[in-house]
Amino acid sequence: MSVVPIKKAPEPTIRRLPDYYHYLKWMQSNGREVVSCTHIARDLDLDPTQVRKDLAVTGIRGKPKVGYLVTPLIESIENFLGWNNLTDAFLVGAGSLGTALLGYQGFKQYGLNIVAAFDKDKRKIGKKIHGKEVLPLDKLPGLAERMHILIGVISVPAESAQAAADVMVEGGIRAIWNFAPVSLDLPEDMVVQNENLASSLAVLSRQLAEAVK
Amino acid sequence: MSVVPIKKAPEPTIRRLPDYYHYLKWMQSNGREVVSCTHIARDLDLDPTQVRKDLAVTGIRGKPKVGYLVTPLIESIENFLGWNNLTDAFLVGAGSLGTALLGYQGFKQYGLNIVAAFDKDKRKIGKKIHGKEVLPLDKLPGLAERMHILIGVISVPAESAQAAADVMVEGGIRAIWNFAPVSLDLPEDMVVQNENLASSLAVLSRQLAEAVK
DNA sequence: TTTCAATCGAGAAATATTTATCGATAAGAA
DNA sequence: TTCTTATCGATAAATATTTCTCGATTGAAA
Ligand SMILES: NC(=O)c1ccc[n+]([C@@H]2O[C@H](COP(=O)([O-])OP(=O)(O)OC[C@H]3O[C@@H](n4cnc5c(N)ncnc54)[C@H](O)[C@@H]3O)[C@@H](O)[C@H]2O)c1
Ligand SMILES: NC(=O)c1ccc[n+]([C@@H]2O[C@H](COP(=O)([O-])OP(=O)(O)OC[C@H]3O[C@@H](n4cnc5c(N)ncnc54)[C@H](O)[C@@H]3O)[C@@H](O)[C@H]2O)c1
Repeated sequence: MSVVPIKKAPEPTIRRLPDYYHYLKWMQSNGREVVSCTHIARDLDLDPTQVRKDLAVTGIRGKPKVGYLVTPLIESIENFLGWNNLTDAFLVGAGSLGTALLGYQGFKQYGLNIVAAFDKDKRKIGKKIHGKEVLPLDKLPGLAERMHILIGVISVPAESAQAAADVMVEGGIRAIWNFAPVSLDLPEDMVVQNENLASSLAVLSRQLAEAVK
Repeated sequence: MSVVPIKKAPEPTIRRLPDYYHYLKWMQSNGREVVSCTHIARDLDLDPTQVRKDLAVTGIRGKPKVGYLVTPLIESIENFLGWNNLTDAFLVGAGSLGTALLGYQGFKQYGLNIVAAFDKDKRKIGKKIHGKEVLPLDKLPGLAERMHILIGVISVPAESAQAAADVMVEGGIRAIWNFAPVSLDLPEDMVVQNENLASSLAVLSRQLAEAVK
């Protein structure tokens, strides 16, 4: 009965969507108006049927013999992922990685707008990093609530991650993007994504071991 | 016929292995000597059977009623992932993200040792970042060959990523960890992992959209 | 207008992955 | 010693995901 039908899509599909999105943006900037699954699949090294199924979850429909219209397809993906309007976010841990994340312009494209950073280091508090203020952690809950912040990014050392998460929960944050290599203990209704660099590295290491064996 | 039997393991399993690894290291540092799948599963919020199957791919065997010995289990995972000895790597793109990666001590734990960085920016070349030299890109192939570097990390802007990859291939590098949001066109026998932050963010965005709908 | 080739969409088949079941084993209690 | 319980390992069942097949549609060429 909702206006935007929330179809549940396989997670692997959702993970591939950004690849299509980048590809399509690039096609668009090249003046391309239509594109078929066959071509996308060839360029992205995927199965054409899979591309078709993946795109279908966003609700788009293609035309036989031609394919999909690039611009509506981009919009369809943006809409599906909620990337059509910016969501403000807070970051905790303005260290090495945190600084890189604060400065990354690319997130805007994905609907993510990190508006402020929080840290416990007195030397960092009050400073600005890439134009964003660094505030003391205890200010987070109040501000998050007041500003209706929904997303929190954690880039503190592993041992402080749970504490950072707790503060976020306190501030009414609903989704956490966690860069620390620990699994967080959170209320049922919280959304979490662990950005686990070690996972990718594990796959890489393993494949390399197999390749050079 | 190989000495180390290369069983092919499901990729999801390999991706979970680092989580067990961290968890076990932590258990170890707490003086824990044995641990069962049941406990691991509870703490990591997984299915006990899955934990058992995952650990089994590394070749370890547990004891009924007790579980697994922590230290041998850690070694078994390290061995399986090739994390028991350091592999040297080169990084291309000493920018914002590259700097964070160069300074990250955690990679050592995963058997990865970034020994030098390469960039095209004259102002960066010759400098040291976190104790690692920044060299001109055209030095990469020769050095990589001479030092038998097998792993390359790409942290240049998307439009330069393919060029960086090509140079790595030229230098005999066999595995690429790519942080740029593009899919690289590489020879068959190259190993690649795209560290796609956008993928995680997509899942997060989507789940958040569903959670607050 | 008719034919042809490219492509879509839907459903079926094949694979991969996760979850459940069950007998065997070991440690500790009775 | 015997009983009980937690756990393992193997196999089976269930579920999820990818890949295949095929009829329908469309635009362009004959
Ligand atoms: N640097 C990388 O390339 C990299 C790569 C993968 C994962 N990570 C993970 O990201 C996290 C951060 O890594 P980093 O290299 O940026 O570390 P870092 O030490 O450079 O930065 C950590 C920051 O968190 C702050 N901090 C510590 N405890 C805090 C607390 N309780 N509340 C608020 N702020 C606190 C510190 O003051 C510091 O500014 C770590 O968990 C690390 O494992 C980093
Ligand atoms: N910063 C982040 O948090 C972040 C997050 C996700 C993904 N990324 C991706 O990582 C990559 C790097 O991001 P960044 O923020 O560090 O960018 P950056 O601009 O800070 O750094 C890029 C570096 O690459 C160098 N470079 C450019 N072209 C080169 C070439 N052809 N050869 C050698 N060096 C070259 C530049 O001199 C610069 O030092 C980008 O592809 C970006 O999309 C970054």
